[in-house]
Amino acid sequence: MKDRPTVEDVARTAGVAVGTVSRVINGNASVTPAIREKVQRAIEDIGYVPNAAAQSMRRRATRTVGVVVHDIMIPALAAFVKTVQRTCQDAGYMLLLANTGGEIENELRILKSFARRQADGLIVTTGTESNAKLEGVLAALGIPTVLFERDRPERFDRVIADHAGGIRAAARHLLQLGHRRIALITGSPEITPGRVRIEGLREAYAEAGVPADEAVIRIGDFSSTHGFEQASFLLASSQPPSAIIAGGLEILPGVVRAIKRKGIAIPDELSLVGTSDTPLSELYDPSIAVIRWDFAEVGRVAAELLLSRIQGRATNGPRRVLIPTEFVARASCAPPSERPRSSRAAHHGMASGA
Amino acid sequence: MKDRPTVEDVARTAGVAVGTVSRVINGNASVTPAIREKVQRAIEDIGYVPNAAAQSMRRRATRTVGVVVHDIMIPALAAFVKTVQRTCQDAGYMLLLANTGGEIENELRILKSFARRQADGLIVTTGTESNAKLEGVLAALGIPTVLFERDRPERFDRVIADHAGGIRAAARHLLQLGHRRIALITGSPEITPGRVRIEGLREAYAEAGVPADEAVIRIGDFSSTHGFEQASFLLASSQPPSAIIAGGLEILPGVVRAIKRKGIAIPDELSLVGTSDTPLSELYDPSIAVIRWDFAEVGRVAAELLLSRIQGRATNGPRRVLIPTEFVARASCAPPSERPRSSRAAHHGMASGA
DNA sequence: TTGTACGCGTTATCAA
DNA sequence: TTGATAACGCGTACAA
Repeated sequence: MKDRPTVEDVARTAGVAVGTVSRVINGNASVTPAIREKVQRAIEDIGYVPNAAAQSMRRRATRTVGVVVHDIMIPALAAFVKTVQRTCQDAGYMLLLANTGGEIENELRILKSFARRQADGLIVTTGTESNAKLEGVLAALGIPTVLFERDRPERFDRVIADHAGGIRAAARHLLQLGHRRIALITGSPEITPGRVRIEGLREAYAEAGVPADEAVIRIGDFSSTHGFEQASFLLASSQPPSAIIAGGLEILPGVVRAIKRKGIAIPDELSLVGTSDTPLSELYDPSIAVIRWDFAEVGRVAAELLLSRIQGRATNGPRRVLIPTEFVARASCAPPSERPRSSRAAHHGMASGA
Repeated sequence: MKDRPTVEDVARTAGVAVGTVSRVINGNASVTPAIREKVQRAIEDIGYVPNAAAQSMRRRATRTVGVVVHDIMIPALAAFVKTVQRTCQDAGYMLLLANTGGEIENELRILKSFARRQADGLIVTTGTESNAKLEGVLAALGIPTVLFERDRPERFDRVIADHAGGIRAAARHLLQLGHRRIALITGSPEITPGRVRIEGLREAYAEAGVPADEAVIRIGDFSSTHGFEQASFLLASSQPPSAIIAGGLEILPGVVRAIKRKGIAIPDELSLVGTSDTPLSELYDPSIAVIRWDFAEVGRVAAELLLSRIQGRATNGPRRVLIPTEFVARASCAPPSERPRSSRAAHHGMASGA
């Protein structure tokens, strides 16, 4: 950082006082057109650029928004961040970005670091919804915060996709096709998206008057690895499901990997539903049915909620926005085959059979 | 931003002078252990957090790095940003992130905004390598800058993946399989990755003593749309290539879409090579050969180059780091079929035939 | 080793 | 409308 010109330099060049320069820059107070022009020319001439740090100190606001996600590499989160950034930029705010990798300690460190940097607002997907310390830190920051895909702490604004509705629609479709053993691989029920997905599945079963098969609801985390392991387990079991719903953004790649390894045919031997529409789900052969929603919209809404708080446009209680989801039926879903594929399972050994 | 406690508050509570508090915080100067502890307790008690804006002003450094990419949704760029962020965080720096969407105007605006915010360093993928205005702005900022996937302006440090080498390896493989008409779909040759890919292909032809078929080198931009359009065009032509190399991060999805639509069999009727390993390339059936490199490494190197400049560890001339690429042969590549698939083309009409 | 005081660049208040 | 000046919160040179 070399010595940039300051308001004082501008003032000297323009032959006015620093206060006047400031007034020209911020354009609010009244300045004689002639003087204004003189100042503006001086600014151009010496290449003056306001120092944001000094402005922040005086204004007690940084025009900065901190965004915390677990993994920017997940397409849905990347899309989210992208729209948040765009919306914030349009409002004159910059984005501070950090990945937590899902580690709670890292998350705490990042939140504190955002506080130190005086971020005017925060958009956060916490790693858990039941950590007192995290909740305490979040509250103590005293910074307007919007939760993304999290429903607690309830004192904050939050925006969540309607995963329950999505799973309901997917399960309805599968039940109508004749499936009675629909596996759901998802993350922890202690986090909203995991919990409501399970609820959605149960509701669909109840609606159809079919008893839910809880044994094929496989919870863990939202990783591709979990998807792979659970799908492998399910497909090797003595009573494999006739359909699998990958209930998490990264679950599908893992499930597909397991399916390929076992050499199972979709949809003949197994129906498959993913979460979030990606090149994989669209272009896979057969194309894979998905539960999807408008990633960009989620980001826009989250940013708007936050900006309205920061700018004092919203002062009422916490708001909760549910983003609609849509089930897209595709070739990966078909009626279950008459005969279970036990003969094929024998090919790969029956180690995990009952 | 409510009234946070300041060094003065800490000093009063601890019964020392503000200077002492500052010394404790920064831990460099010598402070009596007893006093240090007293201050630290006071900090804990009143929940003091340093004000980064004030610190920046004094230190004349913000501990902030600005990152500019065209689209964070592209997996390779997301991975890049992720590692850059992690590396910077470990060094005590935060990330300011912005998407340009490839628009040069937007890019200029963002760069100026980073300058105003006094970013200590910049990592940038410019939208073009031949824009005088952009080049001027970049130079005028006077901020340490690392170029990512760009080779100009040469005055900056830069880190680039060895796309030429990747294409050479891929083309060699295809030539050995017997292909003589290898299409390359890529972006503008005015941007390094586009230019060197074309060069790499020509080199491979030269090596093999086979005349290059320039007609099937299709340049444009690096978008999925371009991939789709060019693949559609090539596959509908009277002399279609027997292999396609998707020379850009987002080209492959578009090419696959075109191939699926035409109902062309891979690798029987067409061999295919992608750029960057994604779930699509790995899990597609057949799995798709790719040119790949260590995304994380690229980010780490770029961040290290930048940090070494910022911290004054590097003062010599601009450095250029070439990240090795690797060609991963997969089922999508096979010897070309004996008979051209003209009969099949008839199915879809021969509108664009010669 | 510790305390004091100035200045970083800006905005806002108060007189003129 | 314009100018002078006092903060904003912190780091550091200098004095003690």
